[in-house]
Amino acid sequence: MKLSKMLLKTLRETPAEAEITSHQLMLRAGIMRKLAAGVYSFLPLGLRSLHKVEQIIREEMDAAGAQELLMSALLPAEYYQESGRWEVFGPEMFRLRDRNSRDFCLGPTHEEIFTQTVKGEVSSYRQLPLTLYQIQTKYRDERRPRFGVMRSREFIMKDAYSFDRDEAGLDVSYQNMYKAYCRVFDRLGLDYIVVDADSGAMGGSGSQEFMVKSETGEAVVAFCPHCGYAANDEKAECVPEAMAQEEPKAMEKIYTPNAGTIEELVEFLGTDSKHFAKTLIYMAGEKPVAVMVRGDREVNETKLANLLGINEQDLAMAEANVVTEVTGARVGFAGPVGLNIPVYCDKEVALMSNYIVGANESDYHFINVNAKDFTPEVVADLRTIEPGDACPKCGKPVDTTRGVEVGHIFKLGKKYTEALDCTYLDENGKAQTSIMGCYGIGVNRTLAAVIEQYSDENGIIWPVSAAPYQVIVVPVNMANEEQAALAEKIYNDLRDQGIEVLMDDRDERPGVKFKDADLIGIPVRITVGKKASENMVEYKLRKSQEVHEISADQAIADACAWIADELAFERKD
RNA sequence: CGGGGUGUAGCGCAGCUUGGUAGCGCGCCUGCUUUGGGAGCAGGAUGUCGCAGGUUCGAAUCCUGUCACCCCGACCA
Repeated sequence: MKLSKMLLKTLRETPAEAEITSHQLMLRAGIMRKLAAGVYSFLPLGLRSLHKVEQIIREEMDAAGAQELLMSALLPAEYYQESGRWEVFGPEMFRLRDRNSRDFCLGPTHEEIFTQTVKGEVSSYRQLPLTLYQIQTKYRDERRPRFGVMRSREFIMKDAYSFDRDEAGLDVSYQNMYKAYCRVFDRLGLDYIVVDADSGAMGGSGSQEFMVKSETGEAVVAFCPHCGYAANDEKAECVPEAMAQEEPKAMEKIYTPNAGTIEELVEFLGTDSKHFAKTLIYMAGEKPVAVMVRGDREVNETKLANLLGINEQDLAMAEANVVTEVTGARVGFAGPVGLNIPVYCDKEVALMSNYIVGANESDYHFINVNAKDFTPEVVADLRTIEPGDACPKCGKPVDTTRGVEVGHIFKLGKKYTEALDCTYLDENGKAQTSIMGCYGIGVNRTLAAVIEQYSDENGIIWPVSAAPYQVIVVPVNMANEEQAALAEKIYNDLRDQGIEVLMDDRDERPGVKFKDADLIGIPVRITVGKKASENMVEYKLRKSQEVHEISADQAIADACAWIADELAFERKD
């Protein structure tokens, strides 16, 4: 491709709307443009990279024995009504009606539709196990689209669904997809970790997320450098910190004027926040509940929602007026003693002795509170893990990092197959419900994650596997006939060897060409300059500072060899 | 949805406080010069000042409403 003909406009300045590196560079490098909040068009350069990612996914899915198909994004409501998710998705689902007033949606994810399809096509145990996938556009009317394509309302997802006879079969299918996912992200050169995750609204028994490490990631993951344990912080199990057991003293009410926050109490009483148990009032749907964690800890709303058996959307901190109504005190003085709503108590609190809680009376707290002073509804793990906490597996301190969730795999079990009555006949001619797994990769998000991990102050540094073009040939001065001719020859020779090559044949100054080549991140640059008459060129890798002056033929040979080497990927299993 | 902020040329911004009919840099077009890290000179095009009302002789500027976008929190690939 000749740059003079390509629809590509690079931006010298960073658009004000872009906050994170990948978003800025995707706009600056002419990869995509915004149409509306969370809605983007991919331009020619960006589409090539997007196709590269899709192709890697496709190859690995096919290698894992999954079969590709393609479903509509426009879906009739009935299947989602049958599974109950027509309601569960709420405003996040794009809904529309056809001319006959039939309800449709733009598919946010396709469990129901795949289940329905398999129900229609599979009738015998002989056809199982079966894994199907598609690479298709999904629609979710996100509350807050963010960070460009990291969280958008329209996005491309590779979604796969496995159908097995039993749990043992599901385990095999699941592990198979797990390995395929590792290969996909390995081939893209991503630094990622696989973490245990909450299975959330999707339902099912177990799930894991593939997290690309990045400061801009929206998720926090805890990991143990010693034993390898890793989990989303929504899920990560917390081990209560060992605290000295004191002889229980008698509970006593003390006057703590205007000390309604932990900070104020620490200041007022001159003691450590670890000696407090804070009591927070939540609304579980319509019902108020109290949650206790140690003063320096955070409540984990995912764990709380799971314990209460409700959807996380239906859980919220109570409004001030509700708190006053429930506790009889201003916000900041809630406590478990004498409270007439259920108290959900974190495990760690149960191990504390002689601690401080709100007295359910404005400006008063109780000190020397102990387990005997109130009766919790449930004692459970309800807090969020923090760096330095003990690893639930090995007990050594864990660390936390931020990550971008690029993939998520679930063991769904019978949730959808049961709801939609998806069965097969076993050897005895008896109908059995099939067991399902589902597996997603956010394609555009993965592309953004690659940029997030591969860039410098000059622009993108594409790994060869995702690069829109592998080589860029830059004649320094197109008006110089020798340079133009040699550049053209190199361009043609590389193309003949099957290399994806871009030539910057624009009548621009060299500085502009170098800046653009760096910005769009082409892995190999071959510069044709003053020594064109001697058949000498400059060979430079985008990721390196080194420039080699070599013959044109050598440059072609080096480029071909290096690219082949970069793309080589060994299957280990 | 709650909290904060911004809408002025393709991009980045000034102008608004104190109303007088729109400007800067980059980009774009033409010509000449230039050609190894975002060139120089000369000339040129581009704006319903987000939208709708209102106040006023007069509104980008003041008032009201509305829409869009961005950031922070609750959701997910």
